[in-house]
Amino acid sequence: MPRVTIKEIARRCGVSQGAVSYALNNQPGVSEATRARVLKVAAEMEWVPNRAARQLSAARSETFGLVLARTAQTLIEEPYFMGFVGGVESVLSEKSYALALQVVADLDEELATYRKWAAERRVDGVIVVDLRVGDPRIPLLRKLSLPAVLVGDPALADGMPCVWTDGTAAMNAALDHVASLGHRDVARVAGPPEYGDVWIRDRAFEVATRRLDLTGQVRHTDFSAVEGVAATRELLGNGARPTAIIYDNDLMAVAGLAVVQGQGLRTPDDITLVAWDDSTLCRITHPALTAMSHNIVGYGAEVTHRLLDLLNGAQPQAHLYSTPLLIIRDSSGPPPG
Amino acid sequence: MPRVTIKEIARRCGVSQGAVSYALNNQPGVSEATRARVLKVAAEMEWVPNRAARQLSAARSETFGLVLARTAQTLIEEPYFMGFVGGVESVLSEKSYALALQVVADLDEELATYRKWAAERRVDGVIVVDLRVGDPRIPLLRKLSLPAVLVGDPALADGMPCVWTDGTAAMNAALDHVASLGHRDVARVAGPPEYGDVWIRDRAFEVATRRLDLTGQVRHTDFSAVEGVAATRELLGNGARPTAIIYDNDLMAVAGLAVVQGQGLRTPDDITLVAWDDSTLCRITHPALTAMSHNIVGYGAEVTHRLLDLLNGAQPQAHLYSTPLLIIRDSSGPPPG
DNA sequence: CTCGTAAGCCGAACCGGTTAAGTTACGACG
DNA sequence: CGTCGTAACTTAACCGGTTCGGCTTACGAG
Repeated sequence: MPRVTIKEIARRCGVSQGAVSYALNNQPGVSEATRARVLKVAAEMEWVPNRAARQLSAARSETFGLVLARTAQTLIEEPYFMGFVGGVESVLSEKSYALALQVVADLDEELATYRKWAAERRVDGVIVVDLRVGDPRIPLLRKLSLPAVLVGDPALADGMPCVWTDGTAAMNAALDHVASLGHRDVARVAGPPEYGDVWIRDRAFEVATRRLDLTGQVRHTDFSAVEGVAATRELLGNGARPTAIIYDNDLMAVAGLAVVQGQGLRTPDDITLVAWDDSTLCRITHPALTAMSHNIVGYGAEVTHRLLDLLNGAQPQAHLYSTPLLIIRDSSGPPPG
Repeated sequence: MPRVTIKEIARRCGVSQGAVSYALNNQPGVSEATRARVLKVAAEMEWVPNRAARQLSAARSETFGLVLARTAQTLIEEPYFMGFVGGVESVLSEKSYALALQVVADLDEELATYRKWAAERRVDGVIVVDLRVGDPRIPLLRKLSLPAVLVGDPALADGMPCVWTDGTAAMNAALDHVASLGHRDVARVAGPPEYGDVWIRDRAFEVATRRLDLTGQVRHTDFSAVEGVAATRELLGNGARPTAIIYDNDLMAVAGLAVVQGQGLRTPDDITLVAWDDSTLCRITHPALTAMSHNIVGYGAEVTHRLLDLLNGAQPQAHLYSTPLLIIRDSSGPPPG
């Protein structure tokens, strides 16, 4: 089967290649009659634009880039990413944009990927996740003039366009909840402190515990189940055992629940557990976990829309997507005694 | 910063564009001295090939396609996919191939995607997952002459190149395990019967229960936690309550465990549970779940290697990746009484 | 009737590579 | 010493679109 090109359509319609191009791209320069004829013939012949050719001449790739600097293990464990990618995809596919997804080991490789993409003209723009404190990607993207939308708090985005959720408000809501149940000793099992979101929540935790006059302690982890288990063990064996633990993701919360149960403790009778990043995981445990819920799929979609807007000339700005909602389930209750 | 092209390198080296192309692609037609000089200059100027141009002239896109016909919800819930994608990526990125990932709603959209990709010359080959019984994608891919590697049993691949794991052997191992513990009444909470893997396991379950002289019953689901819960409830409320349940993925097994615990039953004392598709999920529940483990990341990598081989002219063939291994944990034990 | 203008279309350059075919220079061989 | 073969390049066509300058033609104003 011979591939259908614009040249062939031009021949059949008895017009020039250029005219066909104008007609197909809805641009002025051809009469409505001609346009209609061209469109009809193109449809009949099942013409599909050749991406490479278009990209080469128009200097647009119609592709967005997304780099995930996480281990394969983390990607598997955390439902977060696949949901986010799904959301991005849902928007892109309807605009018939493509997604270049790259999984790399660390931040340096991520930087190298941006360099390469910029040089290759591989992508029209990128979505940047896992924003850090003093993120080195920001100056690089500026230097490369690679359009980007960051996923994270404006306080970390240094004026670049970003989409964020209000982590501070969320932390306040979580602590208000446990405080109102009567808890005085609260622990936080956090992710790595270099992650922007974690940093924001660390600060919010500190401020809110002081405001509510609670005793707060923090354990930093790498977000993995293993370290979630270790942190929970430490907290339970601790002299100053907390009566409530707030985890920084759902995986560690589920892992923590298993530790609690393994030690013969009951939730929420003996200890209250709260998860972040709500997912099915939190719903299917027994008891079901109280969790801070965001709509990850929607988040991915929102970010993608912002990037499209940006390429269409919109002003770069910070955009608040939504504030996470605390879903109260069975793992939180009054402290013992 | 002006983009560096082959033309510019040619000018600096005082040779023609064509010679530079030969040199850079390690092809005969230039002396070693010239080649070295060209490579040196190219490196100095930080030349990166323009993908679109290369693709247009060489008629290779250096991109593989992967379509996932699942709901966003499933993708989030099942760790399987992200792991598989990670494995694919790990191979592609070192060959500097790209991955075109498309998430669609159903099989028809998946077929449409292949048609589009073939017309656009968007991908050099595709990886096909979730093989069905009498899969309509097989004839389409043949018709489009789109190179493909199927993920699934040769019995379903109709002679197309495929990579598979031995589901029958795995099911035998699982049933041997529960039978040797003394169980006589075994249930299987399966995925949708149109999925090839499920079909294979359904048959294996039937044959093995007969061989071991067990009473077997099967409930089909859509792989979701919700239906896993429903199926488990049904089985527990059943007159012929089984003493062991084998689930078709990890998610449903975890959900099933919650149901069991919610009804005040104990695992494995009252009922034995076995999961498929081992993941962190199975390890962090309490008790930890006995599970059929595969290396999903490695599986993705293997499939990708086969597709690369295929494009390099290898004979299409079925390739057994590995047989899943039963990891015995705390959720399986002798039946009560 | 003439001229200006603009819509509609053509031809060709261009994007940045790949590659078939043609050209030289040089060494081997009869 | 003429001929032939081959290594090392050059030239130019080509991939399939986009885009821009310029050529026709029709039409309205003066």
